[in-house]
Amino acid sequence: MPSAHDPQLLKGVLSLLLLQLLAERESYGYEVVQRLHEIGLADVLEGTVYPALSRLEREGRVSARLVSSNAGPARKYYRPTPAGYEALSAGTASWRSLVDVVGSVLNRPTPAEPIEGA
Amino acid sequence: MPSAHDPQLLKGVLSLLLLQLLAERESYGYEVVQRLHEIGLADVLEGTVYPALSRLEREGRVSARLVSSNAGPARKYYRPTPAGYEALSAGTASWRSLVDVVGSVLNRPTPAEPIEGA
DNA sequence: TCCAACTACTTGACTAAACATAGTAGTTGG
DNA sequence: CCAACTACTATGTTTAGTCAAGTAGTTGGA
Repeated sequence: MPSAHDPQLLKGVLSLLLLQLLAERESYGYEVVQRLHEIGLADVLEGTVYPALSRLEREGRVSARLVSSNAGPARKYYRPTPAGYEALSAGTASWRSLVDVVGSVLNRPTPAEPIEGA
Repeated sequence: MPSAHDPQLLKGVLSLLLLQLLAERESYGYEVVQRLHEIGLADVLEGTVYPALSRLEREGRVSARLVSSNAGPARKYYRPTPAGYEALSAGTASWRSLVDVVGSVLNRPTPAEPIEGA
């Protein structure tokens, strides 16, 4: 089970995922965390997602509106701004180019690996 | 030209790339920077690579030896330790699983994109 | 001879972003 | 009335890439 991921690998990608999820459907923090868990990112914490959303709002990439809920405190619904959509497509492109580069390197054979059991 | 990358996206992946490059061939910092540039990571700086190599050494994932050069100051050659090889294969696996997850999300269509020119 | 350019590594301050934990509040149900 | 769930906020820590400066060794030209 490949659950426990390297936190560092998530850096930069998370904001991209958030923009994509919000582009698919307007959503609020608590729900976004659940959607990330469903996707396979089971150990992404609220303490990571809420600050990331605030950051995106501060940067003008998402806009927020408060909606009172009948099942708890008010929810803060986010959706991407035009700048957010631009950031999403630009970020997706640079993510894909990084994946290409890294993949091409990691797929190369490593000659003469040491004897592990020695 | 996909040069200027998001620095955050490199986090965590760089040490993986270094381990892979050193597994392919024993190398020293200055040369590793050049190899990264050839690969397509043109804007990875010396100030990023040298600390990363020191970190890997401190963590016991690479070992170093000084070799005097006839064309400049002594070079510090690095190569992975057994722990480094383990970190390389474990890291490669979690990288691939992240790529799968992120790719599957980013490839989903985003219905009703806003009018950009409005 | 000297100094500019290239090679090669080190160090320290700065910044971004994920993690961890605690705290505040509203709602529901026993 | 309080425990559990929902939902957001705030704060501090850690990791790691960036930037800038500095130290040295070598080579080659003015």
